[in-house]
Amino acid sequence: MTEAPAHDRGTRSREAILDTATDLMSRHGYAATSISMISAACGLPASSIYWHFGSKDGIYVAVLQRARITLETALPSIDVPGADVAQRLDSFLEALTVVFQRHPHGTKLLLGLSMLQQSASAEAVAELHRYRDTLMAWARGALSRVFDLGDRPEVSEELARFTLRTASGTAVARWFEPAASLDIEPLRVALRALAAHRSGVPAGKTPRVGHP
Amino acid sequence: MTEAPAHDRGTRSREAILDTATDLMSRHGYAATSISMISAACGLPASSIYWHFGSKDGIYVAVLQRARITLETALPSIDVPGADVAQRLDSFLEALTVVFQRHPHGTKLLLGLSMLQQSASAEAVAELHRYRDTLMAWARGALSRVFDLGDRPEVSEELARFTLRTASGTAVARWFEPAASLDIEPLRVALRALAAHRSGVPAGKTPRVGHP
DNA sequence: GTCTATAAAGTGATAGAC
DNA sequence: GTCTATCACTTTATAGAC
Repeated sequence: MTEAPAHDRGTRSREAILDTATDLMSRHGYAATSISMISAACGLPASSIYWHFGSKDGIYVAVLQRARITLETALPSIDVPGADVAQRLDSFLEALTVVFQRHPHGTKLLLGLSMLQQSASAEAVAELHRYRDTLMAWARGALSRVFDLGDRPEVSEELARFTLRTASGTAVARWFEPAASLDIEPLRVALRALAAHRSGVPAGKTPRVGHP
Repeated sequence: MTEAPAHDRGTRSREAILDTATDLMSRHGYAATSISMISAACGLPASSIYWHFGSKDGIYVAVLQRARITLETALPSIDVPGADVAQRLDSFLEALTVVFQRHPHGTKLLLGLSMLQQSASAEAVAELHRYRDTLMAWARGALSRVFDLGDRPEVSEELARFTLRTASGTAVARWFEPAASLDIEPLRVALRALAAHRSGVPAGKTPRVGHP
């Protein structure tokens, strides 16, 4: 008898399928990734893939789910270290850079979601939202600590939304310049200015300039 | 004889095909949009589509090309009106909002580019870049006027890049909240802060805080 | 330029032996 | 759990009449 532990071989196959599916789908998108492509790339026959995941949609859901769980466990603490705002902001931005660089699957998968409009199953859409909610919650919590916004949840929300949109925009930019990095510096300046702006201005009030 | 002018009927068909292809591809993405879908939606048989565009890729290129030309002619003047910075910035942001709302095809098409990695033809990639370059050039020029940056092209470049990434990020956010708007206010604050930051700091120098 | 008809290959998915 | 073999369907693309 082999020394192989209780782990079934099936579990390993499952992971292997998920690995290649994650890779292919994040590179080509959901629609452009076929079962036969996955089968050829991971060595297992198509029927095994169906045995594990039931359908192409099932693979997509499983891929998203695993990506989200991986992200969750890898996400740095919300309690960003640092004595003053500048230091904590730096910690946050560094953490964000790490997340952005080490979990490109997530951002790319979120973009390979051309399927959302019609072909997406309810499960896939739900999983997609869960992934994004995870990121939002982390950014919101961390930014609340950075700028000490415990009493101003709307401001944390706004800063987090802004941060995530910048990150998404950078992910898009990568299609054109694959080397595009997160551009920490403008984001730092922007976040500080936004936080200061919202601190000096009563919540809800928005000073407009010019136009009626 | 009919009053119909020299315009061939073929030209109209061509436009009709492009219309529906633009709609379908921006909603479902390139890969998920089939010739038969386009054929069914626009009424013309598949062979007519091939007669006009030669291949599926050819349709995509033509769609992108037309979208870019439409954008170019619709793009407001780079010479943003306004006496002071605040007014000109407001003009720019309003123009940006209009572009963003009235040309969603473009932003969505840029995102339906899952095809870039492998299946994309050189022509399609080139056209995609041209579309983006058009937007960047406009934003760069306009922001240069807004903040009077004639002598600091790197700053205009940075501001434009930041603006476009924010806009792209918002386009992504629309998958989750279809009602998501461009969030002019944070962008305004961020751009002013960035411009001020770059004016006060010598070009190239970047003050870092904290970490070594 | 537009149509019908069809070729050739690929797709998602399943049956059943092992 | 994994394999071979296959079904029913859709895909891109073309041929040729009109």
